[in-house]
Amino acid sequence: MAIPSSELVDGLRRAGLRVTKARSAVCAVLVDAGGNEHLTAADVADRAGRIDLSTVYRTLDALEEIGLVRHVHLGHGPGAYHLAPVDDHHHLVCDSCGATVDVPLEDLSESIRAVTGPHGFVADGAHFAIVGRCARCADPAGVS
Amino acid sequence: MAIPSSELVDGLRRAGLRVTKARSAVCAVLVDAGGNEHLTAADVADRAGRIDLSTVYRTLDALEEIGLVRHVHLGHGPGAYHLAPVDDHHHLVCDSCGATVDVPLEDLSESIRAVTGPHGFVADGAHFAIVGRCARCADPAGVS
DNA sequence: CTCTCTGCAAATGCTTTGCAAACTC
DNA sequence: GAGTTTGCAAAGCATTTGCAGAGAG
Repeated sequence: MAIPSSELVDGLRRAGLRVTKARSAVCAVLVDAGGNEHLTAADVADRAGRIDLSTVYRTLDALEEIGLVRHVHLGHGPGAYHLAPVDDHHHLVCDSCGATVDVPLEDLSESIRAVTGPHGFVADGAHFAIVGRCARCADPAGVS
Repeated sequence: MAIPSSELVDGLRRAGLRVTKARSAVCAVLVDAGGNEHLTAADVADRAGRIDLSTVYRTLDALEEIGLVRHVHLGHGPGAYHLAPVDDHHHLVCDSCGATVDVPLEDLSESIRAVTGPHGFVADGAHFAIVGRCARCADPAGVS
């Protein structure tokens, strides 16, 4: 476990927020999922035990404001939350089946900078999704 | 006007769907907005006259299924609809103020292919947003 | 003890659905 | 005339908010 749950909890304390049972549980779930798994608020609530959804939203909000958590809207469904990752990555989202694949920044970020720069636009590396079709959905013949 | 409203209407007919007053109105609004303006369902309903929102949704759905219309979820708010553009472009969405900028594909699509290809993922050029901060929000000092 | 946080319940905003009447082909 | 569409109303999700009581510092 690279990131101890206490790192998030410490973040809360440092921000002058109170460390409660509900918040600890949410932090634990997030750390457990790591920076790669995308959880909806409902997922977090499920895994955290009997914590009210609204509390989960409020906690995720708080953590995001501190900068320890991010959330993305991948496609149509509910938003997905995960730890603010050290290794930024992009999300490939399948429009058909909803599968998501993470890819590292690599030279894509360079191209993005090239495209966005002229507009004075600063891209947020991680909060960004490429929509399309995953291998399975793009080539149904390969499976069936 | 490069794209006559009849092109959409014809598409409906060709798909075996009926051409009604409501659908014609929605088509007219879309064509009028062009491929670059992003309209919410509510926007379309507003401009179309007294057409029920649910009907607008159903019509947009139908047009999207035919492939004449696309919709994106830019950030958090409602989804945005527009004609399926001939000149694909990416959307830059400002996380702060919600402003959107369109940029042409250019070499970005090449890089995207390079990143997604190894995963068997086929990216949909237009249905895809880069989130970040626009010039104004990224550099408040420049304005104040 | 004070002030923040929680849980509950109800409200909100976007989108979808059921159904009888209206309209297209 | 047959069958699709419409408008209305109500339901459905995801998310937010108000408030009184519980808990943290």
